[in-house]
Amino acid sequence: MISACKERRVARMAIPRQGSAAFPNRAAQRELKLEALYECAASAFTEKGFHGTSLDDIAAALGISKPALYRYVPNKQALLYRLHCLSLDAAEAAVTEGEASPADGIERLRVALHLYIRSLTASSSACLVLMEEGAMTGAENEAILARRRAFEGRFRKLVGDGVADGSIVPCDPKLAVFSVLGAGNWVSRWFRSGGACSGDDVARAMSRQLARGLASDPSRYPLE
Amino acid sequence: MISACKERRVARMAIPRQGSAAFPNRAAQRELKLEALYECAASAFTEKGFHGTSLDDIAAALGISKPALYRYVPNKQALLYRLHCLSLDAAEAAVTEGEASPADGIERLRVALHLYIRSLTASSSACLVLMEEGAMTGAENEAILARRRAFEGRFRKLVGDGVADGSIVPCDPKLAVFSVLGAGNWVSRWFRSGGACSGDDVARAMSRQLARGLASDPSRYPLE
DNA sequence: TAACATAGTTACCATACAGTAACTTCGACA
DNA sequence: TGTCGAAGTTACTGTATGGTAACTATGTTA
Repeated sequence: MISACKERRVARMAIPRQGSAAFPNRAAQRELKLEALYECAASAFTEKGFHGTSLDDIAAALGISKPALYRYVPNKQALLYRLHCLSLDAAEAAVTEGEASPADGIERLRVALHLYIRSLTASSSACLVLMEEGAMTGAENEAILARRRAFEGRFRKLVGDGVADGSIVPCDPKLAVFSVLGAGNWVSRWFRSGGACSGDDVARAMSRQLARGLASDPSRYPLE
Repeated sequence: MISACKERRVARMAIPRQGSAAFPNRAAQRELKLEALYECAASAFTEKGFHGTSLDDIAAALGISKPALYRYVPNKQALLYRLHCLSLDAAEAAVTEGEASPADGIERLRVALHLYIRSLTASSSACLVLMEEGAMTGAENEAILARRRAFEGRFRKLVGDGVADGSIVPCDPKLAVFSVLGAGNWVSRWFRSGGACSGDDVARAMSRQLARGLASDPSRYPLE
């Protein structure tokens, strides 16, 4: 029986059948269990590190035995890779939406940052950004690193745009982006849903504060 | 023979004797080797994670065999604990100096941040802040967590002081500190000495940018 | 130079863990 | 109800690794 990390049970029979029709909803069940597995693995990796987390740990948290995991994932490395991909999907979606925002550079940057930070608070799977990157090897590692570099490059471009249109004070885009993304990435280290602040509260406050640090006109971003 | 990580050799005979007197400088040699060991272990842990780094790895990097390590460190856990302590020593020294600065809140905060970031760029051992905290257990873990909490508390106090004296815009000190320290901590993830920016350059630029985000009068902190 | 402590070595043990093989249980459908 | 594939289990293997035992080499001091 496979069940979710926290409380949500995803047991064999516990999942409501799709409609009442006798239909092959096994695929849907499988999907739900996969999600539970990813969420569980991601939070374990984030908490104890990739090498510090055994497949037995993950299996136990899900309420199944280790070999059962291998019905969902080919091996531990591939699991990590998949999680990194999910994480990057969310990150890229955030920056894409920021880029599309009809505003000047600083505001597009702030929107991207806001959405990025919110995505980090939304799901353990999205937090893998800060996992030991060295845990991955070979071509998959290269692929992840390349995507992350591209992601950062798009943020740098937003900063460059802002400097060009005068909404951001002249600065080194590389350092500026390391700062704001670093602050954002760190969120996954301390944020726990259910605390005093919602993920959206955090994303709002932090993106404003960080934008303020770069804006030519900081008064656009009062903190309270 | 024990040697340093990068190039610096700290071999049995390679260390210049203290003066020419035939004196027991073994203690000094031991000290040097310990430093090399800490530096090496810290960078390995930072790069590959605590569990991802074997004692054989560290020993090989130092040019000795694994059992030789046990002449310097009682066990792997204790090594990690020691590194965390060194890291916190540097961090606390930074905030202490910031607090002592004769200026208003925002400037004291900026100074503390500057020194903190510079300490992170100065030594691998100082970068352990962001290591998997879950790798430590029991009382030692509690001790480290308590020190880190106290460290963050002192930064919050600096923010509170700044709000009180009007140099910092009203804000949630908790979030504000998570932001600036997060940005700072992230430095150890990407900074490599010998690159385009010196540690001091990075610390200067980032501390200004981050202070700017909180200052009531951001024009005090132009970025270039 | 003899003796001793320090630094280091090789060989080894016990355990943890990623991954596999072979078997069982369950649910969907004819 | 009988059959088949999917989901899951127990039992196992090989390797990596933290840590120890026993031994060797070396520099310092009496």
